[in-house]
Formats: sequence, structure tokens, C-alpha cells
Amino acid sequence: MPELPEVETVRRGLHELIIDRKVKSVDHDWPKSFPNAPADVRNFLIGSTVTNVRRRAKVLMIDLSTDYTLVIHLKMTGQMVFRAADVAFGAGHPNDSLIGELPDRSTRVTVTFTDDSHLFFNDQRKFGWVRLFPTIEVPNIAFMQKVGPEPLEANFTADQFAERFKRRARSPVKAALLDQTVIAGVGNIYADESLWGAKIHPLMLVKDVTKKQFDTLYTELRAVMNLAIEKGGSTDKNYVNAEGKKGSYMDFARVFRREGLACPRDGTTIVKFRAAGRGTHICPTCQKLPKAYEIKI
DNA sequence: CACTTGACCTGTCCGC
DNA sequence: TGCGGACAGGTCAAGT
Repeated sequence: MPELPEVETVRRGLHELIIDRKVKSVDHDWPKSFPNAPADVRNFLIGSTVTNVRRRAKVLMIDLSTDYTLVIHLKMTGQMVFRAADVAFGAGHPNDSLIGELPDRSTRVTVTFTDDSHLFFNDQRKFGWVRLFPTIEVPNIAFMQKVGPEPLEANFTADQFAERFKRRARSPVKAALLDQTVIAGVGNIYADESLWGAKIHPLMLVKDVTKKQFDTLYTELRAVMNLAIEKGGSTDKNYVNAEGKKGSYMDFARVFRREGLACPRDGTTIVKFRAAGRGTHICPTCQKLPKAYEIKI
């Protein structure tokens, strides 16, 4: 589902597609998903021009010329899809788009630009949201205050990575890796993929993971996320980019959703179980628990 | 405070 | 074929 690489792919697409477009009108199923303040939409969204598209962790930010910002979280099934005027409704949408005519029954918000192109926020499960804030207040949103560092930032080091986990010493390492206040942007797919890459069992407690293992996990996490961005993200069921197209990382996944198949490293059958409340995939040969853990499981 | 679990939703799939 | 239940998994609130 949308994790850092998927949200970054959407960000890049929107950055290409919607900057300098001017908002003509907005339709939405208020108050379920948007907007939190109808008067602000009238005064600061309609008539504004898109100036920038940013990302922090799994959150998208669309900056507007009014010094307001659309803040968007896709959660599990959210989509942000742009359609040019002549293909926005009815026939004519791109053949390689995963989705058909828009709006469809999962559309929560439709932004229409002055050139009659459209930006659709779809969200089948309604966990996602779109909110409008003054740009200057975005850093004060509770989530932004506590979210951890960006793992792909050039100046983010392996030492800093390991240091961030210390607060979760007694957590299984997968739970800590998924904790957004430890590291930003990691979700279930890239947690499993990077733990496999580092040969760490997801139920290893943080305090038992060595610095050397954290160093490897840091390298694997960055590598897997960079590869996923290169492949346009992972499409399991719902995820699409800003043009409605699928990402292809799942073709390159080593363990995620590959239970019953062979580990690409040693051929052992990949198994799935629950860890940190999530479906979790490992190679039982590559990712072993110390003997002392056996009693606890 | 550290850590875990349940709630929020809907569509899909599996077993009976 | 129909139907109940499990499952999907990001984040926050509530519970241990």
C-alpha cells in the first residue's frame, strides 16, 4: 500500500502535472473525507494556483498561491489521479491506467482546474484524508511534530538510524521499523523486504539487534526504497501513480506476498505469519531467531 | 513511559 | 450459489 516510495512516485507525477494549474471548482463528500473547513475551501482553494508538490513521510502536500496547503494522506487505498480535460470523464482515458472512468464510486474529492483538467482523490476504504491548512501551520500538525527522519535524505547516516531505535529497545524490530516516530515512511512491504535483505528476523527485539545488523538494515532499507521509487512503487491491489498507472516493484519483491515460493537467496520456502499485527514474510533459513527466543514463540 | 491491541472502512476471498 | 468471517495494513486512541 502507499508507503514512502509510492507517495514519492505520486508526488513526482503531480509535480509534473499540476503545477501552475488554477483551481476552478471543488466537489467532495464533505464531511467524511474533506474538507474540514468549507469557508477556507471557498476562500483559499478555489481560485488558487498550485505552486509546489511536496512529501514528508507518507504525507503529500500541495502548496497553493494563497499560502494554503492541501495535506493528503492516502493511508491504505488512497489514490491521487490527474486526468487531462479530454480524458477526465467517459471514454478516452489511458489504456494502461489501472482505473477506468473518473469519478467512480470511490472518488471522495474532485478538483477541477480552469483548463477543465481534473485531480481526483479516490479512497475505497475511506481511511485517507485531504485537509486544507495555512502553509505555515503544516509543520505544527501533530503528525509532523513527532514523525522521524526521512530515510533517504543524503545526510541521514547509519549511526543516526541505529540511534533512533533505542527508544523501542523491547519492541520486535519490525514493530519499531513500522513506527513512524522512529523512521519516516516505512510500511509493511519495505519492512519485510529490508529485514530479509539484512537477514534479520522480524521478532528480534531491538536490544538484541547488533550495530552491524542495524548498519546492514540501514543500507538494505535505502536500497529497497530507492529501487521501489525507480520501479514506480508497488501495486498490490489499489495503488496507482498520478496517471492512474501501476508500479512494478512487486515483480522484484523477494519475500513480500511470496509465501510458498522460493527464497531468491537459498531456495528455502518463504513462510508467512503475523508479527507486529501485520502479515509478515520471511525466509526461515536466512532470518533465524536465537535459541533463547524459542520458548517465547 | 513502553508497548500492544482495537477501531476506523470496504472489497475480496475462503470454507462450509 | 449464498453467507459469515478472516484478511488487507496506516495511524491514532485506548488499554495493559
